[in-house]
Amino acid sequence: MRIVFMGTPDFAVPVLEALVSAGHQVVGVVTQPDKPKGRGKAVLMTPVKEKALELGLDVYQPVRVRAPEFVEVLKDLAPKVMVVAAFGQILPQTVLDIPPLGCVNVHSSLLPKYRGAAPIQWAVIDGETVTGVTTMMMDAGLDTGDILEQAEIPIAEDETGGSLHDKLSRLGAELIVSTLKKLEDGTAVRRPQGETDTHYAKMLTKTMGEIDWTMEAAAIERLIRGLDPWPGTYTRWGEKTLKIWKARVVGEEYGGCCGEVVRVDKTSLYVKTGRGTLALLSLQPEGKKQMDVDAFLRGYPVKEHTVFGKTAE
RNA sequence: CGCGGGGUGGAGCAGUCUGGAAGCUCGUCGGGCUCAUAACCCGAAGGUCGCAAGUUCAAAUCUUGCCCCCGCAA
Repeated sequence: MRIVFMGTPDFAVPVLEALVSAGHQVVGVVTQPDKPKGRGKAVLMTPVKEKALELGLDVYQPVRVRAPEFVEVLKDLAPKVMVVAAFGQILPQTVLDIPPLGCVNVHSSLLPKYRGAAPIQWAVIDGETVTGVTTMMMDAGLDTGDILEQAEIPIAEDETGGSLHDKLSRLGAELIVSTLKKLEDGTAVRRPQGETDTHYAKMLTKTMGEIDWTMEAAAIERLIRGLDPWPGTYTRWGEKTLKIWKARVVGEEYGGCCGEVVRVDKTSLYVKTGRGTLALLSLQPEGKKQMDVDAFLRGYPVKEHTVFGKTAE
């Protein structure tokens, strides 16, 4: 089929690849404009653009897809269907109406749960045991269209936002191929989402990674995994910021205040939380690489009763 | 030219300002002690101090250029 693909970050790359290797004719790839990113100020291509160029596909980077000039461009491409995966711009009705078979979105949750920008990470943070991907017919709402197909995947005990992202990305790539086949055959079945059991997964921000030590240990541990690798969790350590990459919930309760190091052994720093104790296992001081706590302790001999968080001097 | 931290035996750090014998906490190897041990004691190996050039009697340390890693910000 003639397809226009819209996507931007890493998540969308396997989906694009799957379309091509399934033999579809990808007549255009739409992605966000290049922006200065990274440490210097280098202008970087989006992951989708990089892959599209590698595959020899035509790339379009409109500042606004809704701009009349660009809508005309899309019409001229005459796609039978449009596939959208983590594109980053809202599609207006004028665009949704272009392809005769409509616009299909690949979304990384089991809709109607976790509509919105960061469904993968929130599923981990909330402690869900199962999540998945959904293909749906797009409408003017935010992730509200009719469901076409879904695929589930269990969330592992040690799942991180990153590991789940990769799994769902691959799963989504498989699912979209299946869904397109059904659309083409006319065997696709649309199922309304309904409005019960909906959650919105709000966008991740850097600040939500600051650990609130009054929360219970298990919730902090999930936050650490959910925000790994981005934006990461951190706490105040004196004047410095200390990123926390890996931790384990410990049953014992200790005296002291929340955020206080209540025990230190060779491989762990035990920190008191609102409920339970969190054993920190992997840390990263400012300007340094991530390291296991035993390595950290050799260079930074943190003593008991050190307090992490805002109350630190 | 966005701001900033850093590259020192296998790991994590100190030493750099105020040039002058390579240090600390571990790890590794050998030996000892012990019922035993991730504990303790004794001993050993292991480093072109990111790369290059310069200044100097002498550079990890000062100067210049380059490479690489990371935090913030986007």
